[in-house]
Amino acid sequence: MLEVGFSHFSAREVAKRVGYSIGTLYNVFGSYDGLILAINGRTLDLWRGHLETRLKAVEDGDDRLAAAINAYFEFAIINRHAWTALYDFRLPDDIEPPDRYREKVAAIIKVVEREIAATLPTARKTDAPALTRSLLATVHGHCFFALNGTFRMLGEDNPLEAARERVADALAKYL
Amino acid sequence: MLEVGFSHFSAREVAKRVGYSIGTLYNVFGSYDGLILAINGRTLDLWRGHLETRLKAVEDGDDRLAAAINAYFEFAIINRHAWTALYDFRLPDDIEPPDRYREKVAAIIKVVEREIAATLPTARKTDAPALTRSLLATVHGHCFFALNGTFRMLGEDNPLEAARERVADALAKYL
DNA sequence: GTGAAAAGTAAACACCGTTCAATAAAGGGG
DNA sequence: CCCCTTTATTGAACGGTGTTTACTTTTCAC
Repeated sequence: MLEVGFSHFSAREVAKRVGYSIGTLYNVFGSYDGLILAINGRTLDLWRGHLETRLKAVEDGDDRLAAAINAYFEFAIINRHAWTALYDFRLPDDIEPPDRYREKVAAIIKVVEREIAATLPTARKTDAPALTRSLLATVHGHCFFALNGTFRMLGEDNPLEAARERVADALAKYL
Repeated sequence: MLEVGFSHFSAREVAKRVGYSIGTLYNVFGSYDGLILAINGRTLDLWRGHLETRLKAVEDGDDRLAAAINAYFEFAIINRHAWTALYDFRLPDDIEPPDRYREKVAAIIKVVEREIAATLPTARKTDAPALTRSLLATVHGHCFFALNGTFRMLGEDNPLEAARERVADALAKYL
C-alpha cells in the first residue's frame, strides 16, 4: 500500500509478497475490504504513535497544538499513500466499520482533544469535543488539498501555515 | 458515476449504456483516466452552476458567505457519488490535469473569492486569494467528514454549522 | 499411529482497462 | 455511379482483478 497507493493496490500482489496463496489471504481477512481495513487500522496506529511521539518532544513554552498540526502533515507526507488510502477507501453504505477500527480513530481524536481542552478556559472545556471535531476537519481539509495537488494548482505554497492560522482563528475567541 | 460511485464505476458499463462499443469509448476519451476527467469536469460545471444559482437567490441583508457554504454542502449531498469522485480520482503523479479541467476548478474558486473579497475591508482585499484557498479547504474538510461518515462516527450532527462557525472565526479578525 | 480439526491451495468465474487488426460508414473527385 | 481515401466503429484477445470453492496438506490431541 505504501509503495503503490490505493488505486494500484492488489490483494493478489500481497499474497505473492507474503508467500501465501490468494486463498489463504481470504481465509484470514474474509474479503478485500477486510484486508484494507486491517491495513488502514495499522496506519491509524502508526499515525497515533507518530502524533504522541511528536507531542512528547514538545518543550515547555512551545505551542503544543501547532506541534500536533505539524505532526498531522508530517505523517501524511511521509506515509503519503497509506494516509491517502485512509480516505480513498469507503465501506459499502450499509456496512459499519468494525469496533476495532472505530476505536483507533477515536484514540487519535482523544489525543488531540486533550490538547485542545488544555488551551480552553475552564468554563468552556465542554466545547472541547465539538471544537476538536471541527478543527480536525479544518486541518484535514488543508492536508488533503496539500497532498492531492489542489493547493499547488491554486498557488498556495504554505498549506501548513494556513492550517495553523485557521486553528488559531478558531481559538482566538476563547481568549 | 452518479449511480454507482467511483469504486464501482466501469468504462465498459458506460459503453453498454450509451450503445457504443468499448473501443469507441477509448477512441473518444483516450483512456479510463480521460473518461473520468471528462465526467469530473462536467461535475465541476454543475457545481459552479449550483453555487451561482444559490448566490443569485440570496436576498439583500442575508449572509452571502453562509449561503455559499450551504450550497457547497447541498451540492455534495445531492450529487454525493459524483462529488466524491472528484476527490477519489487521482491522476498519476507525473501527469498534470488538462488546462480545461484546471480552468473549471479556478472558475469555482473565483466565484467564492469574489464573495470573500466583498467581506474584507478595502485595505485587506489582497488577502482574499490566500484566505479563499484556506477557507475552501476548511469547508471541504467539514463536508468530506460529513459525507464519509467520520462525523457520524464522532457524534457530530451539524457539520454545516461547524463549517460556518470556522469561516466566521477566520473572518472575525478583519472586523 | 490415527483421525479430526485447522490451515493452505489454486483452478475457475466473472469482471476490469487496454490494445489493435479488421470492418463499416462517409464523403469527395472523376 | 463507382472508386478510393479517410474517418468511425467494432469486439476478440490479453493480462490483470476480487471472489468462491472443492481439494490437499499440516497440525496435534488422544
